[in-house]
Amino acid sequence: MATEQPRAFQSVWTRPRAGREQPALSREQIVAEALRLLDEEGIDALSMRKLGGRLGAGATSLYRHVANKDELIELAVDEIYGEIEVSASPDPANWRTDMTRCAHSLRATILRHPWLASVLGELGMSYLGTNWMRVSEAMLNLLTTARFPAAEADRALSTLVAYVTGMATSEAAWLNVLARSGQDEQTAVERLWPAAEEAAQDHPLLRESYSDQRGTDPRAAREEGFQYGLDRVLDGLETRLK
Amino acid sequence: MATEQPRAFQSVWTRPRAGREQPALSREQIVAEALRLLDEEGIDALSMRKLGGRLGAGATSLYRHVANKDELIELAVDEIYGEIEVSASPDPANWRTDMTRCAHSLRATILRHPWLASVLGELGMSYLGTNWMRVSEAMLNLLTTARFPAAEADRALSTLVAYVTGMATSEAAWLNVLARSGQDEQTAVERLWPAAEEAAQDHPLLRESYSDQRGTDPRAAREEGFQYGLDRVLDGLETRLK
DNA sequence: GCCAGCTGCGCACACCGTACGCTGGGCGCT
DNA sequence: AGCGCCCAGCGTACGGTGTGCGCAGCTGGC
Repeated sequence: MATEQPRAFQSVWTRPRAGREQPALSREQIVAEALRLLDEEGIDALSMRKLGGRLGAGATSLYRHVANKDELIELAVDEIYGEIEVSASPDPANWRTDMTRCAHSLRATILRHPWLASVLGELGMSYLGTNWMRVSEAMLNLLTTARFPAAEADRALSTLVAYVTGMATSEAAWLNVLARSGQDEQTAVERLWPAAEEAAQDHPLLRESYSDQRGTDPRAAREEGFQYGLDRVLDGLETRLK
Repeated sequence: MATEQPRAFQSVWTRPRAGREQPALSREQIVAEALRLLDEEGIDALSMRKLGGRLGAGATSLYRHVANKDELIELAVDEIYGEIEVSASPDPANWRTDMTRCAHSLRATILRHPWLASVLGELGMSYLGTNWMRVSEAMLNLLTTARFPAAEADRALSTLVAYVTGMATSEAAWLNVLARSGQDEQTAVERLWPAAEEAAQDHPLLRESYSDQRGTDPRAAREEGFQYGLDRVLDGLETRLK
């Protein structure tokens, strides 16, 4: 801090305090603040400078704790995976409801942090993150105790995960669009309507499907659509049981 | 090309030719070149300057034909969707094989252009692109002629699409990692092995699943895994038929 | 022959990720 | 007690990025 600006009246009050006034700067702190920034303003707003600023630090200070921006994001993502709940009920016969709850938890987590959608495709799944491994192991356990053929449990798992992430990703992308436009979901749908109708002009089935959904609560429709697909996937998996 | 340096000796030979020597610059041309660049070097390599350079034009010239980079990407994505084949066999009873072929075509398209994965999450699905609409309509047609309950066909469609994109996205992300590291898939897996094994130390089921896959051809395993999940999803959908 | 309109371009701005080398405080050793 | 090392944090700088703006020159219509 010894560098001198043309600052006029340097005094005890303007001069930075000696010593580390904050508990310094830690990887956990950085990731936590990054998450706050991401949740508030989305993926585009995350820059090393802004993040450093929020922590009362310079941009390049962060590099002492994190190799680069990509690694920071990887850490943030796995931190989020920590929010996913996988609870196994005592009776393995309840595997369907367990899996259902788990799938909803995964979806809800993604929708709570829609910026995830933008990075999942560049990251795969950061398969080796500790929190994700915890989730996979728990779900794998759920499936095997439900007497899923041992060699199949992992494939069943990735089937379900693919469905949930695929669905939630496209929902999250839509939420991102909403957030950027600042509109309410209901009114955004209404505004998109004419464009959609025109685009679907030569496609009778699509047009009918659209007009059937007109007026329904879009959020509820998303939820119901998710549940429908989830039920189908679980139906499909169930055929392999026993 | 016609671009001018700080020229010393202006002459007929250095002076830009009169008239448009190229068919100028069109949106189609721009999108086509963008696709070439994306396929060759991935999403990070796509910059307006580089793209302009490849077309013998300045970066900002592109903005005459495209509103901004995001719109350009949207166009590129829908262009890619044009590669998806949806063929309906004459007999509606074959809906499963039709859907299977279609799902494989979608997956193959994504894997042929792995940069798609990075972008799908920010785009949703660019639902209104003409090519995507063509694909949806065709698949919807396939499902309804297979006697799917009319109100359900669209939900069935999005279930299947969610599964396929979810699966293919995570595969594509892996392919992106591979491409960046320049390694062969087989050797990359082998190199990742120790890290994976250590990360899975406290997770017996994961560890077993890993070691079961050791030595198998990873590419074939991906294909088989995809087919497995696809069969399950179709099983699940089939329960709703009739 | 002239004029309008449009295309492409150069420049500029604000911002990005991050390599590098300095500084100054805290800690452990002598 | 004194010294020296280590290392967190910072300032600066470099080579990029997307894109707004206003100019120049060609082209087609009169």
